[in-house]
Amino acid sequence: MTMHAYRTHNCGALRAADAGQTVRLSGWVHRKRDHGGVLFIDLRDHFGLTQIVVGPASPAFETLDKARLESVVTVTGDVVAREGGAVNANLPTGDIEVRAAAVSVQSAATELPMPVAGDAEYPEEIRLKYRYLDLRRERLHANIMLRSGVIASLRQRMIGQGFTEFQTPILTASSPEGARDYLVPSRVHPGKFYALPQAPQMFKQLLMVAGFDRYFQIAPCFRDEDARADRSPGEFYQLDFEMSFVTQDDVFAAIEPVLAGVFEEFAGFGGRKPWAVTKGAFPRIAYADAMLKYGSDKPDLRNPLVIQDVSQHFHGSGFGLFAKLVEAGNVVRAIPSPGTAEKSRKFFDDMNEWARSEGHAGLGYVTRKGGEFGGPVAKNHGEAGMLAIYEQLGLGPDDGCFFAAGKPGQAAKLAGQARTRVGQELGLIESGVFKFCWIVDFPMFEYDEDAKKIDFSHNPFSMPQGELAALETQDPLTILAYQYDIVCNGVELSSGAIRNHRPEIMYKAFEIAGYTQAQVDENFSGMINAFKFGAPPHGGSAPGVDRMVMLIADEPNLREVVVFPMNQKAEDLMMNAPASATPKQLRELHLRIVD
RNA sequence: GCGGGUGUAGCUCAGUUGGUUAGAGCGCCGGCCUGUCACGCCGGAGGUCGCGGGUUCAAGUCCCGUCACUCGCGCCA
Repeated sequence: MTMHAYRTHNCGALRAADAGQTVRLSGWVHRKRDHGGVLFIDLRDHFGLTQIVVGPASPAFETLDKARLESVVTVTGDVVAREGGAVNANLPTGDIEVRAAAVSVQSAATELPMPVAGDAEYPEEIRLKYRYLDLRRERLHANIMLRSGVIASLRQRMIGQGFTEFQTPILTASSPEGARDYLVPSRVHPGKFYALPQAPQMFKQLLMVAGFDRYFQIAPCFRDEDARADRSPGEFYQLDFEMSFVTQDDVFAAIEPVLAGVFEEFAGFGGRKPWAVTKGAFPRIAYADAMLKYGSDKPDLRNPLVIQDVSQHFHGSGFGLFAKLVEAGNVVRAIPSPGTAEKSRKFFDDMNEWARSEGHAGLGYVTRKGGEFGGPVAKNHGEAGMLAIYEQLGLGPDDGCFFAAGKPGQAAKLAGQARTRVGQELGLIESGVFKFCWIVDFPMFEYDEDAKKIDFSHNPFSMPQGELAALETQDPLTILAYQYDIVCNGVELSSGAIRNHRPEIMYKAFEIAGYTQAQVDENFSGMINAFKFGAPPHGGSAPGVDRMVMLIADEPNLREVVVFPMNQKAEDLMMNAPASATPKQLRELHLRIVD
């Protein structure tokens, strides 16, 4: 009987019952422990670690002794049961070891720029340049496997919900999202460019017009915008989906079990105690409520603190600053700071300092200990007034409170940031849980202060609530859209909408935002035309795959869940992209580099 | 484009008020070791203190500029 050239088992397979077999394993030299007379090697592959042991009498000794870490070797030998203290309970293969009788080096490794064994931190630059080494390491390897599992699960669940997967073009025209496009010059058409899709928005809507009923795609999206920790530069993936003949409720009902199901499936990732996932229908929070209660359109519901408006308390207040502000039409928002009786004055002053460093005018505060109020706001506003505020907030004798004052938008933003910070400082953020919610009822339009005109606040292709009648009769700034976001633990996973599939409503909506029918026809002729030949009411959304995996893996940065990520400046340090083009390429593309 | 943080050995970091020859752990190289599993022990190599300028008798340390990385703002479904 001849043996397989490389392996009879993988490095995670052998157990006590295999003792006595002659086996062949291939993998990377993970660690070496050299005892002079006896050499131990942890041999690693995708599946696990197996201890190889070799003594000086073995012909394999010298080769293994010389092999550098991360060299790839093939070892042939007998499986031997480990006795007593030699058993390693931390390793699935820890009951056995393989006595190497023969070894061959498949690929010798040179000195490494970063180690694979261990979990030491390494600089981003080195990790990205030697991504294939970083990917061998346990944590990243597991994250990437998780990503693959999440995507497979999403596909299966979407198909189970009656969705069909389609591929849409990568070389296409600019779509109506507002980001900068990546342009690809055309060789055949001098001076003309393709755009990489920011999202397959138009295509998926056209698939609904084409009658396919339910579309999805693990869709690559390209946006030439600067990166964030939770926003990859250049490219990212969305679970893009769209459904025909649906209301907003139908969209929610279709996607909630998919997301909750995937999060539940991987809730115990990495051997942790499984995280709890929102049960049943996700809570729905109106945009206006979210801005008031959480100061954000992506609230982290793990934080129990809720902001309240306390403006009316400060009309004619002895605290002149707030009195003047509210009388000028501004607002005061209160952020509870429960159980801070024993916190030093410094805690409150530091919060105020932080607010200033974030570019706000400041963060007011009230301290309270044993029912006694403290701080400048309380002193001037008076005890009776403070008691009224505390009654509204439901705060007790040992609870403090912060105040954010200003224009509604600014105050909400500051209050939201303060809510997050207070929650973190006081350790109030619940751990080990995924809390989903929908943000609904986004405004259709907003007033653009810079352009001094009304503009779409989000996607112009959303259906306004009240449809044509609302556009014709309502104050545009009060019109809501069937537009919604999915949020999990303060991370915006996606936005979506019931689309506006009726040309006359679209023309009217664009007219309000200052565009003529001719301009709409010129810019969006493909979709408008399609809607003139019978379009089903439809809607959908597009949850970000990278962000889902990041949440499930509990990683703070997208680079930990993307197999070959770019750095913050949208460079691929391993492939050296972007790179210069040759003069020949430029000539063919009719391009000249100007600066 | 703007702001914060970081930058000392291959890596992680220490380095006091500005003061002698800049240190430790890991890694690397050499030696020893027959039961380790983050093996252990001994020895060694390895430094433009990111770069440039300035202040000073003296700068890793203070000042100015600049670069790199990173986090955030702007931007961004």
